[in-house]
Amino acid sequence: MSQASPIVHKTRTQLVVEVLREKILSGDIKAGEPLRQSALAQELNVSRIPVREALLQLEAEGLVKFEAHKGATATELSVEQASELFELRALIEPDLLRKSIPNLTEKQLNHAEEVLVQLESAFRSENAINTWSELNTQFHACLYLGANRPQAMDVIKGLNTNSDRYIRLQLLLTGGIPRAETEHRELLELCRSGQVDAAATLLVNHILHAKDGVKKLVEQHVNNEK
Amino acid sequence: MSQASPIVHKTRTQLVVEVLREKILSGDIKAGEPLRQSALAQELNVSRIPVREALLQLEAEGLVKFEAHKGATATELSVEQASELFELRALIEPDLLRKSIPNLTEKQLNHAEEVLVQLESAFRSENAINTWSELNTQFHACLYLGANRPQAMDVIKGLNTNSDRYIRLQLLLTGGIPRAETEHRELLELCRSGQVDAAATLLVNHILHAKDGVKKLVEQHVNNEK
DNA sequence: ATACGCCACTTTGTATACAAAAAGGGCCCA
DNA sequence: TGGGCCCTTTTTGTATACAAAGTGGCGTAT
Repeated sequence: MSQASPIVHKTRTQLVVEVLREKILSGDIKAGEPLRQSALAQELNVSRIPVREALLQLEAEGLVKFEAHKGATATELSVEQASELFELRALIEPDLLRKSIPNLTEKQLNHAEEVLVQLESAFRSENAINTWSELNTQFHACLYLGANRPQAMDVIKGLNTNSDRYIRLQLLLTGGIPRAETEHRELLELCRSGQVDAAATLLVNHILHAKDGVKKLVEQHVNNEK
Repeated sequence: MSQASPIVHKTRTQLVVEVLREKILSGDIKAGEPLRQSALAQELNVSRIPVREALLQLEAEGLVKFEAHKGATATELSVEQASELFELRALIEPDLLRKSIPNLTEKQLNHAEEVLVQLESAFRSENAINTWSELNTQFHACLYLGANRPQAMDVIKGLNTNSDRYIRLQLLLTGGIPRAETEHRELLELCRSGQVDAAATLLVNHILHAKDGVKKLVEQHVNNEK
């Protein structure tokens, strides 16, 4: 009765969603780039139906803009969007963390630490941008498990997916995110020792600090485009 | 060049989305009820393709659960979900309001008032549950326009859509929401006079108060079901 | 009697085919 | 030369047809 790897039959739609999401997040598909249904269908060896359904899902995630009769494009990046995303996260995540800390189990904390270790090693290895971003989101999510707030987690997940594009940009262009590593470790310790206020404060700063970094970067990046 | 009613060609998918959303929100389609693609297609005189695409969009909105190879169902209501929805709103909306008030134009305030008037008259007329709920959301949204926070507005919109199911339930069962009317009017005046803190505080209470009402109701409603 | 497996039926997933809307280009006319 | 209209081409939207997964019931064997 192992439920480990239940040989799930993924639908073609799900596969397309994953491929396209990764391509958009990684920048392989650039912002504003039109996504032709037939071209994608041919490229991925499926019909247009799964492609369309995938594009709809990605639109819901905010990665794609789908206009009737006009076609789909990867959504554009902007300083405004980045700022707003991080500020929203700075509002919601600390609240989640506060609610979570008192209920975090030893097991959950250990799991968070495992993720953190992977995160730290990914930081060092080259070309691990994609996994770093993924692990980063996962680490944050781990810490909120005690809050038992599925809806809020969904919202955060969505915000994180969108933040990812900016974070990867930063990783790509600067090679790292200055204080993230030490802050993560520190955050985990504060959670472990149950220091709610300190942890929440650190988290706010952690997120706002990330925002500042991204903001500067996107400003000049957008300038370069023109 | 009037852009008033630009003879929009709605796609069948969009039509199906609207019909199904309304049916779920109004309770016409009950929580947990399976949504057979062929049945819906036949009922609405379309093929299964637009139905599928509509179901996917509704899943993104949180109104439908779509399981591969199993089918779609209207998501279940629960006290936990209701509480979480309103608490999240109580966190995000006041923040939006604070940022909005200083930038609200006279025009925007007047528009909010118009909506409020409609809301008040809908309150009195019978069978206006559906429009009440819609106008309620619209009124709240109006007040946040000054914040210029499209992402946050999207999040709120989603949370509101889900709250709607509970609010309509309350309207249906109790005939009204006790203090909502007076609180709305009061809120508008505070916004007009630029009393940021007072407005934000009132809004928090307004939302948490709504939460309490819904919570009690859903508790007994869920009990009755069994 | 119960548990297991086979088979028919239902429902979903996806390919293909066709219809309709938008985009591009050439022609006419001012 | 420049603007506007019609026609062609491309691309999207939707119906239909087919493939595959899931579901339930019956029969058989233990």
